[in-house]
Formats: sequence, structure tokens, C-alpha cells
Amino acid sequence: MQSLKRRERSLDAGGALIHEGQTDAPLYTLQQGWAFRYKTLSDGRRQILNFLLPGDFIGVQQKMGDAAAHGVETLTAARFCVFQRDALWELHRRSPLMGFNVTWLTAHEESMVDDTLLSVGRRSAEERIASMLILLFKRAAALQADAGAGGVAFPLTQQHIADGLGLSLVHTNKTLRKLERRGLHHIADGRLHLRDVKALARLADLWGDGRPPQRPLV
Amino acid sequence: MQSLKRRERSLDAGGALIHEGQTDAPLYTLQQGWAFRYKTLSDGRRQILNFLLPGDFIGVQQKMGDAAAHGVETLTAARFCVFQRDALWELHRRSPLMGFNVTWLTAHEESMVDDTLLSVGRRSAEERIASMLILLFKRAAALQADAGAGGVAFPLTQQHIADGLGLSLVHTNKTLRKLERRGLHHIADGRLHLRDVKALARLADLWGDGRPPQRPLV
DNA sequence: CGACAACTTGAGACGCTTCAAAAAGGGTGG
DNA sequence: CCACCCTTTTTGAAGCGTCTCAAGTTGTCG
Repeated sequence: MQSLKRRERSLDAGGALIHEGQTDAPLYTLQQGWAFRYKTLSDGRRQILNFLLPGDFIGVQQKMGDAAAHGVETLTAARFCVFQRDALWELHRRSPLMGFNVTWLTAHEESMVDDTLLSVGRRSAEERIASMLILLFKRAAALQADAGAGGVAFPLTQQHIADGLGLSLVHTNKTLRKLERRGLHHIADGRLHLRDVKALARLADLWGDGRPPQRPLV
Repeated sequence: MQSLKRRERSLDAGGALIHEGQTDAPLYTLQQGWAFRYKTLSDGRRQILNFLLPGDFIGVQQKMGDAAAHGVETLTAARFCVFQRDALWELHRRSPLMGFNVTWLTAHEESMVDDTLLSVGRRSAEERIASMLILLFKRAAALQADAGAGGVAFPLTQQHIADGLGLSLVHTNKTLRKLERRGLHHIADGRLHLRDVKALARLADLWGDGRPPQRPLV
């Protein structure tokens, strides 16, 4: 894997890693920080497809030599590992195990998008937010040793939450406040605390639990 | 690839290939017919994640030895090719090229879900339907030689369209009729005709065009 | 202290949902 | 070939969840 690595790239918070429609973007691995993939319509409406945390793979979706179908932007300062575009084939050829892992990672990311699609298509605003909070909490918690105590790092603004759930900023704010006043969660100083996971899970109709599956490292 | 094949399986229209939550479902390849992946909430609300056409791969999303995160049902009579669960790793090991193709296919499917998520999250009902009609038309047309002439095969009911776009059945019907009365499309006898692709594309804000990318065969 | 981004809150409008019911097909058995 | 059932499509009407518009407040950074 190391031999295919080209170089590293660091971005500040709010930086654009890949522009929508950019051609020939390389492949990346997110090493540190948070980011997200998104698409926009020509009048500016934006949908965030999913959030990226350390360990995530970036850019497999775009067909070789084609324009990127989505943009990628950072939420925090972040460091990426850069691979050349055709490294994907090289990687499969040189290490089937790594290739298998990439397939796994891609499939796993798709299943996260599936979850969001279910939310956006069929859940109410309250339910969507409850669902997102739980899912993001789990992912963030899996990455930090002292999970739970002071909550987990949570660098999203309400605009990001809105764009990730297909809601307007205003309604997102009102719903978030409602849940908070009910004592289900609390967000402050860039940290998310879940005050009543049971209630949130019930709201979101999220039976699934279990720790996040052990992910392969690439 | 053939050596990993276990057997075939045929289903009538409306048959369940994989039940939601089923454990240890095998891997499949769709050889003939149409199907779809879906998820449901406990109160019955259903979201169709994407539609499956011949050549699509099924089941990579579920983590090994885990419960299926989504169900799969047929829209028409269909024939599937069955592989055992761990064939995925075997396949990568024995043929990196095939492994690469599976990664490609998985990534491609994710990008279709991405498109739908953009629709469901940010497009109006009219726009969503226009977008789905164009995208499905292209996929169906790519599979039949005489595309265009008498339209393409289109086995979805309005309920499927609704569930795929996060809309209610009633509103889907009204919107569909509105577009049809405006002369944008026509659906009859299980065939879809696009009467004004330009107008549909403009409505859906779909600049992308081009023939569907040449897909690897697995 | 000024400027700018993020968060809050209120109010009215509208798109979509739900409820209800009828019409149109499509298949099956008598 | 008709009577019947069940699925799919169609239409109307009322309600509400979410959106848009419009300020105001709070927090942060230079």
C-alpha cells in the first residue's frame, strides 16, 4: 500500500478536496479530521451524501478518467493520503487482500448512504435527526478512546445537518432544539452528548446497534 | 468466475430474493429480469434503495456473516446466479481483475444511490420523477437492442416509483399524470416512452448524459 | 469594537400527505 | 363469456409538516 502512495495533502477546515465536476481527481484516504461528500443542483441546493471520518476511502465512485460526480469538503483541518488514479487497479493486482478490503470499504460506505436514503425518504424530521445523531455518535466514539465521558467531537454546523438530511436550516434548528429540550441530546463546544440513547433509538426506529463492524485498514 | 458459481435461482415477479434481516444470504448476480433493493421501518414505511437490472451484483453490502441490511424483491420473473458468501474473497484472490470489477460495480451502484439521495433530499416531486424516468430509461435502453422505437420495458408500478422517490402513492400519481399531460412521457402496457427528453432533463437538472459507462461483466 | 458566521425564533405559505372512494384492468372459476 | 375478486390507477378534499421570509441574538476573531 505504501508503495502506491503518492504524497500527503493537508487542508484547513472548510477546504475543498475535490470540486464537483473536477476531472481526474486522484484517490484519497482520510487520515485525520472530518470531511463530507456532497452533490449540488445548479440552483445551489446541496445534498450531503455522507460524512467521512479517518480511515475512509475517497473517490472510488468516479469512473476512471471521468468527472467527479460529487465534491468533497473538509469539516475540520484534515490530512489525506494521495494515490494516483490507476492505483486502484494496481492495488488489486498487487494485493488481492487490499483489493478485497477496498471492496468491503466501498460496500460499507454504500450501506451508510442506504441508511441516509431511508431516513430522507421515509423518516420525519425528528426521526431523521435522532437517527443521524446516533449513527454519527457511534462512528465518532469508535475513533476516540475516551468515548462517552465528555461526549464525542462533533464538528458539524446545523447547516451540515440540514444538508445531510434533506431539511431546511430553519426546520433543522427547531427540531434540534425540541429534542434537546426533551433531554435527548446536547451539543456544545463542538461536542455531542447523547443524554437518552434509548429514546433516540426508539424515535429513529433503530434496532441495529452493536459496535461498528471492525473495519479493514487500507 | 464460473468455478465459484453455486447454482441458479429463478423467481416469479414479486418474489423475495432476500428478506430484510435474513442472515447469511448468499451473493447473487442478476442474469435476467428486474429487481430492487429496499429497506423498511417497523411501521411499514418502505424505501426502495435502487433498482437492479441484468448484470448487477447483489449482496456485497452485508457484512460477512451478518444480517442483511436490506431486502431484495423481483419486479418481473427473474433468474439469479448464486455464489457462496465467502466467494467474494476467493474471487479477489483468484482473479484480481474480477475483484477489481466487483469494486467497480459496487462503486457504480453507490453512485446511483447517491443520485437518488440527491433527488429525495433536494428535488421537488416533479423533478424527482423526471430524473428517475430519464435514468431508468437509459439503463433499460442500454440493455435492449431496439431502444427508442416502442419505448423500453418498464415493470414498475406507481407504488414502486413512490417508494423509490420517497413520495406518497397519491402524489406520485398526480405528478406522473401532470407530466404526461404536458407531453413529457408516456407509460402504457409496461413500456416507458420519453416524449420530450430535453424538457425532462431540464426539469431534473440533469446535465449528465452520455451513454452509460461500459460496465465490466462478472 | 466592528464584522461575520452560526444559531434562534416567529409567522405565513405551500407541497405533499392522509383519508376516502371510485374507475379501470387482469385473472380465475363457473 | 360473464361474474367476481384483487391489484393498480385515478381523482377530490382537507390537514399538517416543512419551507421560505424576516429579524434578532449570540459567539468568535481580529
